[in-house]
Amino acid sequence: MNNKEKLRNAGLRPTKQRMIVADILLNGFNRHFTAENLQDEINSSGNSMSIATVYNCLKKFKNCGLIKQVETSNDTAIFDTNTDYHHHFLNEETGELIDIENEEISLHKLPEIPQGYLNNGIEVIIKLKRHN
Amino acid sequence: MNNKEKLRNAGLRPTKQRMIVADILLNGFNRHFTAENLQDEINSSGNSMSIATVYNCLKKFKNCGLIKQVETSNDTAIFDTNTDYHHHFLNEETGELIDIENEEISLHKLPEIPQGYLNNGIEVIIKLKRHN
DNA sequence: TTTTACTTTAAAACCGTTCTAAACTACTTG
DNA sequence: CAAGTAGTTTAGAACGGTTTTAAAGTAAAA
Repeated sequence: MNNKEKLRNAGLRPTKQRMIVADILLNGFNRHFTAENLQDEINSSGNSMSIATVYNCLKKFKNCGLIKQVETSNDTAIFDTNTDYHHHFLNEETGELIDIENEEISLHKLPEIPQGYLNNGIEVIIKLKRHN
Repeated sequence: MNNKEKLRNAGLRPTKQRMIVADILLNGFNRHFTAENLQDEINSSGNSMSIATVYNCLKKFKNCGLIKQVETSNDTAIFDTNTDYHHHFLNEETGELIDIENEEISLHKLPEIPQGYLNNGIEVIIKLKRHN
């Protein structure tokens, strides 16, 4: 499926800007990135895009599941093109994230989900410290 | 051990302001809170404190392990007086957190820690969605 | 007691993110 | 295809949480 179709299937108009972003993000290579990272990449590819549009686009992509936002108390939001169920190592000093494939962790016992709620995804974060 | 001793043991001068914060946070009842929550509580207890001091204090308390910061991509930082190894339910719509005791989850298989790093804590976040 | 290092503070600065409102563009309908 | 309309992009302003600044204050050391 090409990117235009991916956008349409997600209910998003394939505008010029969204296609530029899709071409960067939805190419099969996974990455972690910030809004600013993405804007830089757009700029260095000869295109340009308002930072507001970058944020709008990321929000839309996120809401329809094309990308994810990582649960981390970083000062800037980190997005992830890997939408599969998976986890992260977090280097707390640098903010760097490393993927952990789902198979590498097994959650054996899970708590009861509070009344009235559904489990909407589990994220495991293993914080790393430099070894001296 | 009283709060003055706790601060000294942590290498912090027990200033008037830190004692006010310690009296609120280190009383055996655990909670999640933001800097603003804490300032409100200080104000309504008849004291007052600059927001800069609240942040300074939280940073110091966090760095010496008296409190924790929760890993969540909320727009405001959430702190936790519960420094034991434990996990959270996260209501993504409201940002509300609910503790999960360590015993309620068991991580069966863990990934290999990358070369040169140490495991510095594991946090599991179970995202919740309202059930319709 | 004097000195020194650390702490607090109000206010300003900072910075990531969202809002505004006007121009623009994709899609729909006739 | 033309006209209408609903959605999108944009620069720039605004916002809000957090950090910095620099001066005044306080705790501990000498």
